[in-house]
Amino acid sequence: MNQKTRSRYEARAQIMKALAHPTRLFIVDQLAQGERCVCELTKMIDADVSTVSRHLSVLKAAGIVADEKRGVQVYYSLLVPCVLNWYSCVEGVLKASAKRHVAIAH
Amino acid sequence: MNQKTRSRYEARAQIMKALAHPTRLFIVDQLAQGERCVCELTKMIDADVSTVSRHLSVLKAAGIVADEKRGVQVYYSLLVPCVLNWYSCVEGVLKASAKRHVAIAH
DNA sequence: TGGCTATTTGGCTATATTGCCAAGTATCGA
DNA sequence: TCGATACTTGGCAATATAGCCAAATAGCCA
Repeated sequence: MNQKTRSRYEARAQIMKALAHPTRLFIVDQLAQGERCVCELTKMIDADVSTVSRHLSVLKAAGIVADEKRGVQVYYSLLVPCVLNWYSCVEGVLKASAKRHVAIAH
Repeated sequence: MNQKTRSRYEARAQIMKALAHPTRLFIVDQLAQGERCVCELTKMIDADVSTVSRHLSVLKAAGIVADEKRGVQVYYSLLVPCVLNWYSCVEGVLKASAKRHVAIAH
C-alpha cells in the first residue's frame, strides 16, 4: 500500500471516526429531523454542555454538520444526509450478530 | 436519553468504530473482491502479522467479517457487503470538505 | 455599561486504541 | 517426531479520545 493510497484511507477513516461514538450518532439522528441548537441537544443528552460542544466540533471538523450562529445560539444542521442510509446496514450487522450468538448458545 | 436508547447507540457506535481505521477500511475493500488469508493481507499492508491479525479480530468481533480455517491458513470474507455503500457517501463528504477549504482559502 | 445566557476552549485525568515483540497454538509434510 | 509455516494472544509503551471543570468569548437587553 503506497503513501497515496494510505492517506486516502486515512481520510476516510477520519470521517468514520467522527461517527463512531454513541453521542455523535444520536446527534446526527436528531439533526436528521431538523436543525438544533447546542442547548437543545444538551438537554437531550445527559452530559456537560462543553462535552456536547466538543462532539459537535468533531462532527463539524469532519464536514458532517454545519453550524450557524443566530443571536446567542448556535444552530447545527446535517450537511450529509446520506450517512442516515448507514443505519439500516448497521442494524443488519447487529441482527446478524444476535442471531449468531443465539446459534452458538444452542 | 434513557438507558435503552443509550445502549442501542452504543451498539451502533461499536460497529462504526470497527470500521473507523484506515487499515480496516483497506481490508474491507480487499475482502469485497473475495476472501483473503491473513498472509495475503499482511503482504499488502506494511505492518506486522500480529497487527493485521488484531485488525481482523476487531472486524470479526463486530460481525463484519467471517473467518474460516483451511489447513494452516485462515481465510477472511466480507459478511456484510452493504458497508461498501458507505464509501460513496464518505467520498461525498471528502469532496464537499475539499471544496469548502478552497472556498475559504480564496 | 453590566449582567445574563449560550457556547467554546484550555487543561487535566481517566480510559481506550494501536502497534510491536515475544511467546503460544495449530497444521502440514518430511 | 521434528521443523516449518500460518496465525493468535499476552504484554508493554506510545498515542488518541472522552469527559469534566473552570475560564474565556460573544450577543442581548435592561
